[in-house]
Amino acid sequence: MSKSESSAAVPTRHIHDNCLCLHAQRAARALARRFDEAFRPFGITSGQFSLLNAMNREEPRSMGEVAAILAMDRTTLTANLKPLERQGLMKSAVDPNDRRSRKLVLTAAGKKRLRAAAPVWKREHAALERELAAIDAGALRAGLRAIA
Amino acid sequence: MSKSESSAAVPTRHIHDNCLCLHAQRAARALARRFDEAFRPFGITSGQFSLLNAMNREEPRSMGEVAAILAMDRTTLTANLKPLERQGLMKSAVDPNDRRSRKLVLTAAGKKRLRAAAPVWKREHAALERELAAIDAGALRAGLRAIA
DNA sequence: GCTAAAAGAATTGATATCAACATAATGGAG
DNA sequence: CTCCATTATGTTGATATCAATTCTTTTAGC
Repeated sequence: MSKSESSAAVPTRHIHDNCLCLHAQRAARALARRFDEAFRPFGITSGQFSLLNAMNREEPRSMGEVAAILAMDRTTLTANLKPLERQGLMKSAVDPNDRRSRKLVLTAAGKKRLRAAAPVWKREHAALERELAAIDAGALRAGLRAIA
Repeated sequence: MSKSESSAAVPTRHIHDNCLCLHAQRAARALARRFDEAFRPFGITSGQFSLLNAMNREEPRSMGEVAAILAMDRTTLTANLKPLERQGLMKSAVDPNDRRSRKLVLTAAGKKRLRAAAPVWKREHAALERELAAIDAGALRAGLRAIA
C-alpha cells in the first residue's frame, strides 16, 4: 500500500461532500452572518432576535422550556440572557409555584425592540427565500426540524 | 388598538415556525452536540474533525481557502487552529511563493487522529441517515449548500 | 415528617464566532 | 523605482456553545 493509498483510507472528499453536520454548520454560520448584519441597526444579533421572539408570550416560559425550543443547552441560554438583561430587554423571575424555576419575560423595551426588528426579519427572509427559489424551502425546514 | 393587538403586530409564531436562520441554528447545535459526543474519545470536536478533514490534502490549502470551504470567518479559523496546533495535529507555514499566505498541513499525528476518527464519523452518520429515513437527505444537503 | 433521588438553574473553563482594527506582503500605476 | 490600493493574515473584545460541577428546591418512598 503506497503512502497516498494509505492517506486515501480516509474518504476525505466523501466526508466533506456528505457530512450533514458540516453542511448544517456552514449554513448556520452563513445565515447568522447575514441576519446579524440585518439586525445590527437594532443592536441585536440573529440569535438574540430568535430568543426575544421565543420569550414574546402572554404565558412566560421557563428557562428549560426556552432552551428546549431553541435546541440549546440550558447553560448556553443562561449566558445568552445576560446581554439582553443588561440592555433591559428582558427579566427573569422565580416561579412562585416552583421556586427552582425561573420565568422569562420581555420588558416593554424588549417588546419594542422586537417590534422594530420584526419587519427587517420579514424583508430579509423574503429576500432569502427568493434566492432559494430553486430549493423547496418547506422540505428544507422539515429536514432541519427532524434533525433538531 | 389594544395592548395585546399591538403585541400581536409581531408574528411571533410565524417567525418561530418559518425562520430558516433559527431552524439552521437549532439543527447545527443538535448535530454538533451529537458528533461532539461521538468524537469525544478521540479528543476532538465535530468542528475540529471537519477542519482536520479539510486540511487532509496533498496540496496544502491556505487559510483563506479553508475558511471559504467551511463558510467560516477567517479570524474564526485562526482561533480554531490554535487547539489543533497545540495538540500537534497540524502546522502552518508561510507560503514561499506569497509570504502573506500560510499553508496549512496536517502532521503525522493529525493524519493518525483523522484516520482513527473517520470510522466513527461513518458509523454515526449512517445512524443519523437511518433516523432521517423519512427525509430526503440529498435535498437537505442541496438546500444547505445553496444557503452557504 | 425524613430522607434520598430528581429537577431546575448558575458557575467555571475551554472552544467557537465574528466585527473592528492592525500588520505585512504583493502588485500595479506612474 | 516609488507609492498606494489590494490581499492575506493576526489581534482584541464581545458574545455563543457546551461539559462538568455545584446549589437549591421539589418530589417520591418510607
